[in-house]
Amino acid sequence: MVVDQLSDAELDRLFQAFADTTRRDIMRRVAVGEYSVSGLASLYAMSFAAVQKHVAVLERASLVTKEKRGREQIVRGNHEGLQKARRLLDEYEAIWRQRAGRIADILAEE
Amino acid sequence: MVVDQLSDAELDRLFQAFADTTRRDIMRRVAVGEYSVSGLASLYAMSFAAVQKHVAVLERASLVTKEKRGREQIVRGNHEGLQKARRLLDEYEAIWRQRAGRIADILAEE
DNA sequence: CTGATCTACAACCATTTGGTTGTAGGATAT
DNA sequence: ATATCCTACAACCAAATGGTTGTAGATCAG
Repeated sequence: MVVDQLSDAELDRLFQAFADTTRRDIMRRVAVGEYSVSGLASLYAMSFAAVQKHVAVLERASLVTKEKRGREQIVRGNHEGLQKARRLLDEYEAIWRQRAGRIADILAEE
Repeated sequence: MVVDQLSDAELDRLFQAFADTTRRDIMRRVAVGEYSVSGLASLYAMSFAAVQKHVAVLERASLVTKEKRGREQIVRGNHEGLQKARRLLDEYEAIWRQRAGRIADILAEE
């Protein structure tokens, strides 16, 4: 059963967000601890604005949320987003296994 | 334990490949049955060349293989590629649960 | 042999992407 | 009050993306 239906555009954004090394690294970081945008920016050899854009991409993909705290913006991982991506790949995996099962049946018939 | 190490570039290609509705649809199709490139092309409202490019993207991402049969090129899903993507998301999931565990520990201490 | 089919690939185009610098505004510390 | 820090956002640029059309090489059917 499909629990929640994601639109094509949402899935596009989700996987697009994962398709960049810096963004995957940010995901790993914010899964473990709390980071401000500038805190994240200090970790990479690129401008603050570039990191800011990466965070924005993750945010639009619902993989991350931002919360203002004083003058900082705290970035937090959003578990739901990650689960949605995982669920889709699980679906594909299931389709695959289903076929593998059918092939086994066909071989058994012969 | 990490079974096989994927380079950043490989992961970029993997997720990039999933970040398109047409390509995800192709993946679903070839997971179930056999399709030639032109067979796939007939399914979508775009040129043959466009579909050919999509298949090429999937191929470079190791999500699909092509095999020449007569004048046709048969496209087949590659289970390994799919598993690699899934495995990465599982890793993230694990990192997440680990943190959830730590938080539970911290709460238990208080 | 001829014609139709399937594929590959180049050239082109508009849009998006990933990066930059620069400007401006709100929050903090001294 | 002033200087500093963090953020937002615009403008710009080069490269990649997703699409097109056109050309040409194999393979198959009649």
